[in-house]
Amino acid sequence: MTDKERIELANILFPNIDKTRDYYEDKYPERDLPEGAMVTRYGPSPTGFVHLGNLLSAFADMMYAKQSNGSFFLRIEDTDQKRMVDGGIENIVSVLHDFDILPNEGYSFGGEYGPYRQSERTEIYQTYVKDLIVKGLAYPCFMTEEEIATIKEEQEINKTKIGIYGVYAQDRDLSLEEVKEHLNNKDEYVIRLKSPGNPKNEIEVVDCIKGKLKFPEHDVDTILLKKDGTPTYHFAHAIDDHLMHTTHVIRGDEWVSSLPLHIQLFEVLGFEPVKYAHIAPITIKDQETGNIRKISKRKDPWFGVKYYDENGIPIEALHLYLATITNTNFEEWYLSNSDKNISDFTFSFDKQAIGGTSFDEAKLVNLCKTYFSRKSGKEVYEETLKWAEKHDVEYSKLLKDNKEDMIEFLSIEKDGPRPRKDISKYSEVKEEFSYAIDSLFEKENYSKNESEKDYDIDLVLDYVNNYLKLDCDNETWFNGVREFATKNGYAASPKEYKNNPEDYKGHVGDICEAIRVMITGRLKSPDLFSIMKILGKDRIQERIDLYKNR
RNA sequence: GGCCUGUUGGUGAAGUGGCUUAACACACUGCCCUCUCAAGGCAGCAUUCACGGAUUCGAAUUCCGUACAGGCUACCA
Repeated sequence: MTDKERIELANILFPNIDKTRDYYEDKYPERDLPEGAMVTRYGPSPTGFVHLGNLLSAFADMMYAKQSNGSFFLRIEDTDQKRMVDGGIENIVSVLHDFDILPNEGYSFGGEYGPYRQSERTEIYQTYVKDLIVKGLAYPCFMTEEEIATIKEEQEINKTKIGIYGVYAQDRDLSLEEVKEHLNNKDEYVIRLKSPGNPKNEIEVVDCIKGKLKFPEHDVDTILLKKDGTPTYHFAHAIDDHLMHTTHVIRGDEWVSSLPLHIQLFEVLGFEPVKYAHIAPITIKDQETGNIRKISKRKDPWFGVKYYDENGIPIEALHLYLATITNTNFEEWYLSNSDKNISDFTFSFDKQAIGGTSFDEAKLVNLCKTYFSRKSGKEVYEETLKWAEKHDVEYSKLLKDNKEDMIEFLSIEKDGPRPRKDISKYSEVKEEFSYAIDSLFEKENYSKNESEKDYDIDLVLDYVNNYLKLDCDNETWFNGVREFATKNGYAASPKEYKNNPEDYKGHVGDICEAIRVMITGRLKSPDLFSIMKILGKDRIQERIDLYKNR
């Protein structure tokens, strides 16, 4: 076809496209951002389903953009209406809010580079395709599904690469007359790229995470526009990320094999190439087969994002976990900087794992414990209350009624360099601190007491009534208990008792145990003295009564 | 079938030719501290980096082959 014929063809194919490339290039100018700023994007399809892997890449998008004073936007990739699920897009947006992974730009977040929904950008894609046709870099292809299927079969038998390329690209060089004839017959067509690649050439691509990657040059005449006029993912990616001035495409690993195509698309379109960072998928070792597999919705509760909310895993703790996956050196840094948080850390692509990352539940739990240990009693109280209001209304009322007490209990052994690490989820607070609220304690009482022993109530009463002092420090208090123990024939320390067990009835620890069981209903608890101090003498006596009448 | 990627303890992993008798963290086990627990301290937990070969004075690190795993090979993204 001559230049003139191609212009005619472009106008026949896209009579309604009256804008030019330049129009859009001017409309979406270079961003005014500081040197080194990264522009990233999260591009979900509208199925509405968000899983941990999606969250991980969105998290990375957000962190890299934030730390470089760039921009992170949300783009809805809804070029395929079949994937559309009712309420899907709203769900994506609300999940992003719930997980505090918020774009600063994009669909429902505003911004200058929209529309941020691909189904509203058809005109833009078609403008660029029209230009490609004028330049002879794309062409309408009228091949039917049957024809393509036949070719595929043949290729399978011949064990050659599958696809429409080279000799198989039958409509590559149709004359204008032939195209017109097809059009007159109302034959359906797609627009294909006239791929300039030669697979004998090797191209090298540098991935920010994976490093140097080598591929044969791409030579398949990939579909740019489907027969309904909407773009394929590949084409939309090239156009959008160019026009939206994305600097770094951070996406799942499954896209690396499309890299030669994407690079070629940018070249053909005359766009400045973007940088790619391909994230390894989150995997799990299957208990049954022992094989590594992707996390599955059905088998792994961790897959779905609802899990975290329902079980009371703090969002920030999940962020912590995502951060440890994102950069392998994050965890060590976080553990050795107890006064810092995620935003103080600088993420970098070369500290990102190349292979698949296996989901480690124990690690998440541990991270949660560390998270809680670094929060003050008041903070833990407030967050737990918020969670309970959503998931355990009854408990949330109790929390409100016992605010002061609760905060004090949650603050026990929180100061100092080694804060307690006993809670990993909001949902554990109720059980872990069941003795903190009188009404709860009265109800549950001693049902959870694992001890078979029958404690000497009179001895404890004697101690509480005649010896217990609460207006002193821990050491003074414990010396008092020791004294009391000695007076009653108990050893002052477990060691003494161990050396001469026949000389004593028991040791201080036994007395503490008796008190502990009576006032907390359990064998294990945080610092006894702190608990008694918060409870006060009257409530201690009430609980001993309760124990007596159990 | 073709193309691409990965493979270091129970787990996440550090490691980019000699400083590695393979870091660190989680888990587990034991001991210590201690009124219980949590925390903390100490110690143990891969004689070896999927396997085979090559290069080299020297390889977990480079190259080739094999196995295994994952991805792509759609008018899905």
